[in-house]
Amino acid sequence: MIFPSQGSLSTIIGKRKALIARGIIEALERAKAAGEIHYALVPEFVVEIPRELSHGDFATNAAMLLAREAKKSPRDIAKIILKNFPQQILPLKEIEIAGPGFINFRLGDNWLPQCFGEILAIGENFGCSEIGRGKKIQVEFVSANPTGELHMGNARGAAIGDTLASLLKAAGYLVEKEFYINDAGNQIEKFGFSLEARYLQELGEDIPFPEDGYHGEDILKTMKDLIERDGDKYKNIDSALRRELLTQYGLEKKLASIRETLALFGVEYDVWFSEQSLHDSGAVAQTVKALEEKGCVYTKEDALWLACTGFGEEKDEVLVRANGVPTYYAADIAYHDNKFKRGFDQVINIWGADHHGHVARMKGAMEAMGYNRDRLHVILMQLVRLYRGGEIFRMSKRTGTYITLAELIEDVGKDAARFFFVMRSPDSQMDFDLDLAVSQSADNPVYYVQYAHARICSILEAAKGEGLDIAAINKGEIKLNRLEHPSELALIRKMADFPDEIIYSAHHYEPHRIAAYVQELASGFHNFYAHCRVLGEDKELSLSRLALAKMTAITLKNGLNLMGVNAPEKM
RNA sequence: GCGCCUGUAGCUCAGCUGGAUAGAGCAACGGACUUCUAAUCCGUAGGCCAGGGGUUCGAAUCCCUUCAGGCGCGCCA
Repeated sequence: MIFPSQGSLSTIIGKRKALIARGIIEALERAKAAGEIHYALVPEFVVEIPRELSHGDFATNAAMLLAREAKKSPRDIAKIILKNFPQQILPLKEIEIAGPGFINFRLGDNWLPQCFGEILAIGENFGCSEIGRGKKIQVEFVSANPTGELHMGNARGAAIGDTLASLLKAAGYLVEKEFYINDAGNQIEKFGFSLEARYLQELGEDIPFPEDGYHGEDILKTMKDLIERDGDKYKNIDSALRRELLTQYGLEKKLASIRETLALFGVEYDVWFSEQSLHDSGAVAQTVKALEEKGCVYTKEDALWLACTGFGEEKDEVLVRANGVPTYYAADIAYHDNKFKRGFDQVINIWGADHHGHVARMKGAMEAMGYNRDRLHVILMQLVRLYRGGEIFRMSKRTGTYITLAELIEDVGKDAARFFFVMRSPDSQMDFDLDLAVSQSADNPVYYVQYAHARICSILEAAKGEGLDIAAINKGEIKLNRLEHPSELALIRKMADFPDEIIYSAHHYEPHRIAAYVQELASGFHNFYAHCRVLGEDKELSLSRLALAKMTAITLKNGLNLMGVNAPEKM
């Protein structure tokens, strides 16, 4: 019995936790058989690394959780566990009962250097695991309307989604990243009218711009480009045809621009999926028909409704409007049906908080379609609020005043921007101070982490002239027990936790944890650097420390890369 | 009115599957470069975890409630 919080059997820390957990369970079973304690089932206790060093290497709360059922004090139960604990299960130096009933385990003195040996043997791929082997997960994110530029909300989604996908991949899942192109529906119509108005205005016609159109400068620029290329060849044709041609051109341009900007942001997709294709292929109609056949729909006021209330939702929703046009909702159901038909075990969507009303509807619709609603998971990000000059800077597509992702990348840089977005939990509303981001970007924690990496690279470079047998590191022929300084041991401990950290972050869909992790690891290294000189007279020690530094660099790099952040060798 | 998110140090935020003395960065203050990058390190100070009630051995964490902020509640997407 291994609980999720105990990590993976296959990881360095995870397997030690698992051994201790097994020992505790054995001890309890043994005590139960001997009549020393009474309980039905072993509770879901945790084995964790205590924050406080004096609390040992690992600690468990098992005794406290059993107290009520076993009708004994936690400390008495701890005594019983301790007495029956199979000591041969792993090399222990000490077990003690502490506080209200914690059991603290202290492993042999050299366990951390041993961990380091195991890490060293893994090398470049350190951090990856096979937990998710055989499971297919799709992460869909950004999916911005192709009618304008990417804004801060899209940027946050891009950073979170891309990092989450990387984490899942590192945990062994088969991952596909997807961008859903909303190239159908009302906003495309509006897009067409906006393009047409700008086009004709630019050609000297005095016509009004649609009030609810897209006022952005980019629309005008797109049309100027078209005029430069094709002149006024669309001026004197049928309006509907003109809008169709202009829309087609505009969509292509916008998508290309979105794709390019995301690439600059380090985001590459596996699939770009068109909403229009669902209409063209008849998939939307088929989905509506399928729901009809399942008896989940009814007609009211000439519209076709999905009886969502039957699936625990607040109210029913329209699938097909009275005018016969299917809603976005109907298309989205068809889209998600398509996702599951592609064989994904789990589908993750990253949406802005303003879409939260859509979450329950979609899950309900999935249930109506016969899928387990939990196979769809939606991460809602709270909105990004921009500050400039100490005031809230409103993003508005209507007025065209917004900061684009492209501008952000130019001002702040990809690395800092991505780190900044990933750092925050999606749940927290984010205040993005543009002045601060631009003027004081050196304060961004990303540089702290990158600096640690660059420092190590500098040491590795310097080591070349020291006559050290660097090849011995790769062969695992270094003296592990020379690593004994508290800062060295703390660094190893932090590093050893990396694979479990990835698994945890992946399983809980919490990419921000990895940002915190790399900061802590960098801190561990800087502390080690301040206390221990790597290159020195003692060649054996130098080599051991060099190996530690090198492995730290690999871990930092792997961690940063998960976030799409570079690990520079020089700064 | 109903629903979702948030409220933790001066500021920005972690911690929330209940655990030991609530953490980090920035800002403040005091120290550390003749040596592998000082974009660093070490130390000090800073908290009724929004308020109130409950659950229990134990609550920042779970439940109820009040207050404050954000976002939703379309035959928009």
